[in-house]
Amino acid sequence: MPVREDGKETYTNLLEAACEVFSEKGYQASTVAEICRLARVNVAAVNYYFHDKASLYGEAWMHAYKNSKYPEPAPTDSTRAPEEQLRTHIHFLVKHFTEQGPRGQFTRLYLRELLNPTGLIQDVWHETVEPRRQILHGIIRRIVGHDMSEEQILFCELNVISLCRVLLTVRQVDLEYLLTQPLTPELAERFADHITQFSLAGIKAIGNR
Amino acid sequence: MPVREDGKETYTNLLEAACEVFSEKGYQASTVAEICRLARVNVAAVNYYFHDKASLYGEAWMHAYKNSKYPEPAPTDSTRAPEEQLRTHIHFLVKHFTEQGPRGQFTRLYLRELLNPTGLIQDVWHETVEPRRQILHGIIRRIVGHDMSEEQILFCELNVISLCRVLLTVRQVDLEYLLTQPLTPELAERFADHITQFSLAGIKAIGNR
Amino acid sequence: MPVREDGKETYTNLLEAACEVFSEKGYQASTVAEICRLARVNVAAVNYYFHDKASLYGEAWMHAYKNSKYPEPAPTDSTRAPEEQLRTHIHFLVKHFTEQGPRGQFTRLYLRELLNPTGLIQDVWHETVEPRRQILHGIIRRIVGHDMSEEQILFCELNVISLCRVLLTVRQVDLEYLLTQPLTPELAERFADHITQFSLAGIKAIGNR
Amino acid sequence: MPVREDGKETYTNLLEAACEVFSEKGYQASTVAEICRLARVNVAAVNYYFHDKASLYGEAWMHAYKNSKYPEPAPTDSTRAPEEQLRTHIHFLVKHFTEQGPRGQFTRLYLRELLNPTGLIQDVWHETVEPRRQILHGIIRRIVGHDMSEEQILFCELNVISLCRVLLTVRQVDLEYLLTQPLTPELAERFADHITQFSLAGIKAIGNR
DNA sequence: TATGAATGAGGTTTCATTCAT
DNA sequence: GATGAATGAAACCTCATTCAT
Repeated sequence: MPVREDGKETYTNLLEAACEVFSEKGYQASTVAEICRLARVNVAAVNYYFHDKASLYGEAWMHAYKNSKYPEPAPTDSTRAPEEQLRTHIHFLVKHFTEQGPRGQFTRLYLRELLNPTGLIQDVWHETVEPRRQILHGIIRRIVGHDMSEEQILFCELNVISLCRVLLTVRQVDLEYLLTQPLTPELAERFADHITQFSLAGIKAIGNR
Repeated sequence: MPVREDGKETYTNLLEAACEVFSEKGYQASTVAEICRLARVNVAAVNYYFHDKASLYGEAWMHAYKNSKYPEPAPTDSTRAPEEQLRTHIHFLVKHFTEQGPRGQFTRLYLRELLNPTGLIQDVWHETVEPRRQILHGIIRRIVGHDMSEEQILFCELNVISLCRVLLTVRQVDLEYLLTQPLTPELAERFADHITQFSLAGIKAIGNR
Repeated sequence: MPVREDGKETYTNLLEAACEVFSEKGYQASTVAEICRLARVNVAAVNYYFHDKASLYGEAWMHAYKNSKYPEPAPTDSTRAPEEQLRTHIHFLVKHFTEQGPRGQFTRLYLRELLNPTGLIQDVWHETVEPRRQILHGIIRRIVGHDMSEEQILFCELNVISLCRVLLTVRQVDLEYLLTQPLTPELAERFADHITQFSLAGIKAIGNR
Repeated sequence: MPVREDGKETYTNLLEAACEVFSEKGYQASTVAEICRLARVNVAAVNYYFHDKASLYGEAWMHAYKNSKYPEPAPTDSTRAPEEQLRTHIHFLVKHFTEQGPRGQFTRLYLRELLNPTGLIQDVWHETVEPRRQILHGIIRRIVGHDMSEEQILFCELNVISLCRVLLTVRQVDLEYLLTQPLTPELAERFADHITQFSLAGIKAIGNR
């Protein structure tokens, strides 16, 4: 029986529990009950603070986003070569993905939303995701050159994201048929290197045709 | 109103309906009731023939696999250049993905399982997926050369599959923030070309380091 | 723990319980749980047979209607004086209203729907209620004469129905402030007489102006 | 955003919001939350000032009653013919019913309580409703004559009220099967005229038998 | 005096599963 | 062999109420 908190403990607990559960299981597979159990809070609290599950998801998304302190780590520093920027961008994503806490949570929520779009965060998509995409878009644009079609750029973006996303799958269940070893930080690091090279070459190839 | 079938019709109907529904919606979002409705069969039949939903999924997977006649279309024809083989392999996957009928179903089930592993088909994974992987594995191996580590080959495999998988996401919902146009066969074709080039360059880059 | 029925016992029980509860409490105040309790049936049975509460209401309405054997008791026998017909019509309504079983249930559902329209039975309204109204309409039309406006006829109809409806209010709660005595059949009878005279004079007055 | 009120503002706001919401939706369909939202007051205030929803209803009833300044507008002016008084009474009721503000609220609460008695205002019924009834009672008594039984008078009263009540039903939902036009003031006026004639004739008929 | 926070009870609906024939 | 009937568990949501300050 949880004690009655004085401040906004319940609100915060709920939000953090939601981030945790949603980022681990996805929207559909998560239950309000589980989130509340983790938050040590009554189920009705969801209604009290967030009206319903869908809104809780949206708020959790924003909460994770705000705490993820995203913009700084991968700025478009135009003095650096775009190849180097791509590398930073990918490593940033991969590193954060495996992280505990809000930064990892947002990255997982983000990749998950791209995997299985819920359509519930359309209104904050622009605010939260578009910046990421713009950075990546800029990097790719600089690599492929200015006379490449937008469609090809989009495909490249999707590819890069998609490659990072592999982590989600790998991590999700202990799938002996995919990867025989657990996802250690070292493995993630090697994987990030791999993706970087792979993507870079891929993008360049698209640029050269 | 179809006449009551005798013999194994019920069993087969159920299996085919399961393939259809599971491949369209994924395991979680599919309901036994919907499958049975499509199969024009009583819900109890699932339990009778397959014990439960999870087993039905496994059987449906096998059923789709058997009918997909996969191996032939993309054999490892060692007389052709591996680059050409990769191209064929990717186009094969993309083309089948959008196809009606069992071939498309298995491809969709396959990509879906890679997206959101259910962990329910571990026992048949080897039998069904390994052949595909071996082909792709061989192709990649021939491109990167024989002194490349297995891990790098695996990463490449995951990458290629992952790129094809993008289709699932794109197709799933009509998300204005992902793709502004519907997934026409022509778009899919362009996408397959894109992936081919991208992957090929990516793999080669891995091979050259 | 209810035994598993062989026939359509559950379906019928549910329907009859729904008629009973809905006709006594109205749609909103009735709960699925209570209906199922009365029917000695699991709550999920509502979904199994009727999909949801609203549909159950519609089906209950039709069930009560069909069993109410309405059309015969108050036919438009054009050989009788309309005054006499009005009397029959009103007594019919009042008598049925206080009756146990489906006939009374439908009358109560009917008056209740006129009191507090749910909007859930629009599609069967024509089939079930329109005949009643047509009869009453015809009777009133014959009393007021043919050059009276439709609006006035409608008002008269509403008035007559409304007078009968008083019963619902009176019966609903034991309102010492409305009626000091319980609603016995004798009182109902006297009330029906009263309404008949009242209405008849009212209608005639409208006709004469 | 209004400034926080001090003193009895909260209490009054709550009461007025309650009048508004209860008179529009009825007791059951109204929620404490909605009332408090309208009053810009915390939900706990209901409990604090009124103990519970039921008591709030009772207090709201009294509040609306006090502000309705009912008795004066339709006094038993014995110098006028009772027929004329009945006409005034009915028009008064109908007119107030469609009125914004406390007068309309009480009339709506009143007719609503007669439609769907909650049984919650038994203790104030005498104080609030009895005066209205006494006036109407007196009017009817003067029309029917002094040797008519009380029961018949009561029936007549119920009838007149009941006829006025039709408005509530008509107003509630836009039911094409009841009335094809919206309840404009003009229609209400015509309806009041209709009821007056109808009732008057009805009452006289009762008196003459 | 007043309220922000929180909850418990109960509502409807969904769905995989099972019973009995 | 097959199914119609029925259910239990659990999901999400609502809402009047109460706790602690």
